[in-house]
Amino acid sequence: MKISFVVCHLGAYALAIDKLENLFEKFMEGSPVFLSREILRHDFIPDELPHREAEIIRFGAVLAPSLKGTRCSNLFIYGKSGTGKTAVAKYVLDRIARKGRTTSKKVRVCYVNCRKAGTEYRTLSSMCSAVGVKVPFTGLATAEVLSRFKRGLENTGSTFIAALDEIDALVRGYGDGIMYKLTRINEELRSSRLTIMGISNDLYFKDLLGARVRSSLSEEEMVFKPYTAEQIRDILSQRVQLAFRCGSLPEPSLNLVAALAAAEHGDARRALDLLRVSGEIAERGNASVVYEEHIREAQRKIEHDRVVEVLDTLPLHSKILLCALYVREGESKRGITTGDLYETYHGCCGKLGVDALTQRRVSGLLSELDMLGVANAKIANLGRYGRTKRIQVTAPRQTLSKIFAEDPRLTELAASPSVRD
DNA sequence: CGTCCACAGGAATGACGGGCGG
DNA sequence: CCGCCCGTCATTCCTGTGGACG
Repeated sequence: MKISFVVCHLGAYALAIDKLENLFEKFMEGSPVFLSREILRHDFIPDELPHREAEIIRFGAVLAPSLKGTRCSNLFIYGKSGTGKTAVAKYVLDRIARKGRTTSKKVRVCYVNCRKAGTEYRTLSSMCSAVGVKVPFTGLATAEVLSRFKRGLENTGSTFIAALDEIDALVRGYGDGIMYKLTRINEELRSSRLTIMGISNDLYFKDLLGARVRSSLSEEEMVFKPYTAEQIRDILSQRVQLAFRCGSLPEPSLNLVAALAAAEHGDARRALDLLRVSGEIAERGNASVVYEEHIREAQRKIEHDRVVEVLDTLPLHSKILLCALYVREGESKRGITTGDLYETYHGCCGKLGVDALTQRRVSGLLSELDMLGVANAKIANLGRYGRTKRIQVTAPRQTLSKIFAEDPRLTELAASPSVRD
């Protein structure tokens, strides 16, 4: 009995392993489309960054004094997303840190994405870990973390360059308090130096800063312009040569990707994503060449995945709100108003047996959805009939209905055509 | 031309869970 | 273990506002 049981199981395993074996074999043979997928990831930094040579040189010139142990100017970089700010910053930081290792003057660098870090506290704590100071992930006063950072930095005795990416997100939420403290930190350091490199997507970010912070933070300034379709094409073609098999991405397909990306404000990151996903879709369809249909399909998939990812992390009430919006949307071409939406949302909460949040809070959640690009809310003045927002869904309806269908709590709500009052 | 709608969105405040130093 | 401080989420109260209506 026992033996046959085992044999039987082994048989099942053997089968599974065979299938896996096939999969691995296929994988080892290599993809019919890609040479290396890694190269298309947007966090991959190539040896050359086309159309950013001038910026790299300028960057280097500003930061070079750090190699001699002198403080260099703080640096500020603006530019929309996908204009190569992050890539250039990381590239130069990496190069300067490597150069620093060959000299007596150590240069330490650190890169923090403030939006991902989320709070002042976590931003500072990643700066701490870059100077070898461990801090608990919560519990301390922010000022305490700052002073530990200061102490840690002083102990290293080196020049420190901190790149704070998406710094606008931080200042918007917490004010320029720590920025002020960070810019003043050099006055208290004896053996070390701190240089701050701020990176922002928002061109009007400076307005958020107080005058003192503004002037010391942007001793040097740089603006990254969006890439043109031509430039995106160059960037893509450089990566295509490294990442794709010869001939698997023909000229017209490359041009289409570049054109689609250029239409999206010259965002190179999106272009690379599109390229990679197109290749994957072609590959899955057992094609060895990427054609237009694959690219169009990829565009849909990217949008779908983005929405799924965003919604996944959303709290329950945001989902209910979106669900309510989904149900009511289309009633009027120009979108429904806040009051109507709240009413529906309230009804939905009732059906679910959940306490509804206040209108104020819902308004906040709505702006969140707007910022995430799932919904769109525009202020509309109806004169006599008050001031409100016109709200529409921007995510593909198909994607939303699929997501709602997966969540048992929301299925019923989304299915019923009218959930008024 | 002033009113007044129906909200927007800022500020203050509180409840809660979690880590710290003592 | 306690008191303290933190970040997060939510509520309450509030002031601000563009323009159709009377």
